[in-house]
Amino acid sequence: MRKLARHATITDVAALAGVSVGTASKALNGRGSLREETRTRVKEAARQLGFEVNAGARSLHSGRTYTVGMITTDTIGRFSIPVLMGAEDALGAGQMSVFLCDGRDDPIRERYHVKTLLSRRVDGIIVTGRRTEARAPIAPALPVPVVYAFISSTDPDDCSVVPDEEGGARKAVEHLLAIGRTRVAHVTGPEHHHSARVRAAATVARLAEAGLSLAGPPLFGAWSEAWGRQAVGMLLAGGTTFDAVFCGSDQIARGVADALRAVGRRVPEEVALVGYDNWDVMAQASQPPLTSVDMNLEGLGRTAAEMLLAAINGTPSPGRHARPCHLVVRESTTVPLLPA
Amino acid sequence: MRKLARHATITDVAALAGVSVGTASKALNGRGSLREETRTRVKEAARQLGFEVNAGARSLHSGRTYTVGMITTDTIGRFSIPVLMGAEDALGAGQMSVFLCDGRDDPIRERYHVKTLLSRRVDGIIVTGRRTEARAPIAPALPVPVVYAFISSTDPDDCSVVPDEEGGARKAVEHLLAIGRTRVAHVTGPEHHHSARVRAAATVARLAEAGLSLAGPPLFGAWSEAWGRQAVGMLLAGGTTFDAVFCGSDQIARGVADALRAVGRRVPEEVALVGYDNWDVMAQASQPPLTSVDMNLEGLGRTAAEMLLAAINGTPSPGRHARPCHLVVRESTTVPLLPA
DNA sequence: GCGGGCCCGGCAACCGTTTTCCCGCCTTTC
DNA sequence: GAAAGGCGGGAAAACGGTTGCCGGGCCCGC
Repeated sequence: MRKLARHATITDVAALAGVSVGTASKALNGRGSLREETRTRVKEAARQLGFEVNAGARSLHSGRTYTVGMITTDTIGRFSIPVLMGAEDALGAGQMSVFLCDGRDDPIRERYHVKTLLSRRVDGIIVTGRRTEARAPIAPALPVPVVYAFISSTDPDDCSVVPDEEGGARKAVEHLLAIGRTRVAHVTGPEHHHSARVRAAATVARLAEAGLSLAGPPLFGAWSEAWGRQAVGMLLAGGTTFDAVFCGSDQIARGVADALRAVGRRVPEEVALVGYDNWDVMAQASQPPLTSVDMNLEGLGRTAAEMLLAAINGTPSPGRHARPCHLVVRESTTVPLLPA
Repeated sequence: MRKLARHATITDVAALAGVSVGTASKALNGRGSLREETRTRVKEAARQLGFEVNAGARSLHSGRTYTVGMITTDTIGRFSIPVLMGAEDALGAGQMSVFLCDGRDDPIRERYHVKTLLSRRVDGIIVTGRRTEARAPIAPALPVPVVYAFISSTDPDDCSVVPDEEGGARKAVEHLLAIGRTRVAHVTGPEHHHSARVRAAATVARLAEAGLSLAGPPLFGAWSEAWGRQAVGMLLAGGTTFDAVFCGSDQIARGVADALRAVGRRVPEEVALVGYDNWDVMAQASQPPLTSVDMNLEGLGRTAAEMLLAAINGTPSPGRHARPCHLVVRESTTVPLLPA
């Protein structure tokens, strides 16, 4: 790829077209009153020189950069990516570009990124991360709007867009009840993890509303397949009878599926299985493929971006906005109509 | 989070400190000759007003934005993320910010992103993507340097940083040979996929150098666990004898592991298993955990970023730069010293 | 006492673009 | 034929910051 000498400026364009800079600007932006012939002449000159307007110089005048910052509090991971993509998509439609900043769970790094973004005069900031637990605001006061996506801020005046994890868990339980299961066990992540607690509590609550109780206490462990396998051993050893397991993640559910198969308990016939996250590579590769709760992270990112755009344009949406999860049903809870 | 009224300008700072703008600028940037007292007075004023220099205005003068664009040709995925993170890390150390652009496999979108980035006067562009296959340059000529990471450009004058996939496959085979295996089968992705072809060819070549040939023809299929499981069926049905399977991806390897276990073939005692990608959630959750080829994508991103920085500073590194892969050994090829 | 030099800081140009204001010329109308 | 109005386009200020140049005041030395 040859390298072009340098960026053409509007002065170059004006000179080539034989007009003043002001006129060139008007011609390119459809402003002022100019002869059509002049406009096309200027545009042709711009095309010829490969002119791209200097966005920085422009925003100096307009006060807007059409740029937003996106900070992931922890490292960029499985949860932040869909959020990121949704946001990038929604923002791109509004001609906005995204600065990506990786916080790496380091408050120093995070502050540095905030400073940098402000220096670059972003029009707004989106903060996202791996955990849904509320966190302290990234800064006490900022000259630009901030939206928290997936994670939420402890300041109730901040705008946070989060998945309705409780609702997701309820939908999972309702699905299990609908297919006739009554002895539901729950295997999930570490108890100190916000999501694990919320989902477990909602599971217990929804069962209680149906006059049922959980098959054994919720099993808190790790977000891993290994824990899922291990938990099955605990359930069996403990003598718990169960006809369904609702898991706090797809990885756990997959571990449960493998362990159940290993001991000859058939899924879904004997034990129905529901995961959480709807992480395609896990849910679909599992044997059988997993019914799972989808938090619609991409939609979350999109919504967050839209709210940020609205806030930038003067109509903020303060508060915590919970978005519904939905259930994706696969073979781990349904016998296929035409068994292979 | 309260919203600050507006950004302070250097004029505000100068006024508060009782000096001229020029002096304020010098004080903040350590330029010119000023009394120490004046410097601290200006800095204090800046701190008090929460002043952050307007990077756009500054670059108007310096000609540099300390900003680079990162374009993922396809959607942001498992391969582009580590590359992205490595690059972000290396660039962040150089005080540069990253514009993230998602190409979504759409040439129109891609051209739009290139235009936008040029308009924003990025100092350089990094292009990455999901496939290692060489692709056409993103633009015939650009005023800023471009580095391709993971993917490569068909133009030999472009700078591309790619994993040495052939070397990676060779290391895998050498490891299998070192642990005494001689009947190696190869199960990989679709034949039209560049990586699948390269890895398969290298596998065959390295075995040939040892006077061996592949156990059966390479099995081309999909990059999925299901295909791995299916391939085991084909191997067994075909009567191929094998004491090792080298797979084109960890997902395939995991499918192979599951299928082998299902038919009672022990891994690694009877069949050693090696994957590719070293995708932690797959490699570690597999039973047994997978020995796998790591392409060091984060390092790739870092290298690409460093080369881009060098190119921006005037010393480009044209050509295709292959970076070594390394093998991560786990239980799928080694019997643990202390069997559990 | 006066001149020279040095230290400190102000002035102004410039980066690239937008936008307002204004002017000149052409057309139209009486 | 002259005045008015409108159309087309130029000049310049402004956005926020950097930097080269210059000048004022003070100190020191002769």
